[in-house]
Amino acid sequence: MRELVENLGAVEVVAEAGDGLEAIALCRKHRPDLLILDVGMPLANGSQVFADVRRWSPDSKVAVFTGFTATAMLADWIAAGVDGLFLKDCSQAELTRGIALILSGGRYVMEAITERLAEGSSGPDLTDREREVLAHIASGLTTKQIGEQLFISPKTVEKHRGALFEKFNVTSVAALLTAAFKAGMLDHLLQE
Amino acid sequence: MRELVENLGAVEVVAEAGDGLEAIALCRKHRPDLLILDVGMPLANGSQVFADVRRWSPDSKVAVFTGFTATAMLADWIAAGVDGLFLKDCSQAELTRGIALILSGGRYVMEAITERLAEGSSGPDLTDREREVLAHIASGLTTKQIGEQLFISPKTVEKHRGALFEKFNVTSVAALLTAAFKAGMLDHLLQE
DNA sequence: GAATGAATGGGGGGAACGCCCCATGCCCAA
DNA sequence: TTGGGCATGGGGCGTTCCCCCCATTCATTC
Repeated sequence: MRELVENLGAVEVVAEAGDGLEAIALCRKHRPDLLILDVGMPLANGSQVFADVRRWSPDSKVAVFTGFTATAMLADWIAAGVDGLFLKDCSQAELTRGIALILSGGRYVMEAITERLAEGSSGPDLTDREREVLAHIASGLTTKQIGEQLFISPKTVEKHRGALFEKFNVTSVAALLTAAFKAGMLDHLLQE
Repeated sequence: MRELVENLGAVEVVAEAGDGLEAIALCRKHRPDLLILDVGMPLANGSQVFADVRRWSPDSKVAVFTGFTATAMLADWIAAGVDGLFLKDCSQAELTRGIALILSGGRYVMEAITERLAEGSSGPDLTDREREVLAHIASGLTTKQIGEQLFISPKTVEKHRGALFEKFNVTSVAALLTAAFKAGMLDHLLQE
């Protein structure tokens, strides 16, 4: 992504952060016209960093780079109000066009993203907690272990898992995972 | 796929089968120069149909169309000795080129397939039975149900599942499925 | 204030899993 | 002949699942 940014031309890189917390701190200090947020870097807790950046540097535009292609996650970014949204395999040309539009006051969502969103998420709407539990299930943790990770009771994990079963119309973890992968809700796990 | 084939030009369609068994029968009758085998159609039991076609019409070239992108399955087709291998999203131009090469005595594997195989299968080698059990696990069946489907004991299903756990270095069905999806071994379930 | 959704957490129990042990037969290569 | 891989199948047992029942609090909306 660095190469893509460096090849933008009329853009001066004023700072580069190693993690999300550093990104927030550097934004407060420099108040850049544009923050390019790679949500794959450490401590870049999704829209939390974005919310903090919005608070401390409200005039900074924020363009998000993500590897996650799950439609639910992409829709969340747009709903959060980011100024730009790109996938990591974005072409130089499209990035250049998009950044120019963002800097001139507009918003730009990568074409592949709008297409994917237009196809619609084939998966059901999930609550934040359900999404979290699903991710942990997919990582292979037991209900007990998920409870420990999320600081909730295994009973609560069971309740969320049951809700996932209902929403996906399945009755087992195996069927749930297959349905979730099918719906593109776990695409981030398919990437390196 | 029919449209792709019809647009090939200098090719006469002598018969069209509705399933794998019919394809074998029609090959025996017509002994065509080329059979285009859509392994997605009914009773097209993978390389079994191919093996039968080879037996009954050895001079017929066989080009396989598949939606399955798992590298292990693609490698199996090539190892089986098919004359051509294409994915269902093959372009007209590439298909035309490939078929011409096949008819002139050569072999053609779609470029996207060779690229994918060059990347290497990130998954472990599985036996035929393991692959079958994995597919059934992914479809959400219980061990008992899988045994019923495959006409084997649930204990044997457990044994195969345990072997899958070892090969993927996991200890649960959830982790197994995620690893298998990641390795592209269940890609066929991600397609419509 | 009431209703609803989300998140939380408990008991209970039958079913299923996951892994240990035990074992056989077939096929093929050394 | 031996050994290994594959496929097969059993007992036993602790753990986990899955689903039923019960329940609370908080925030939001009407």
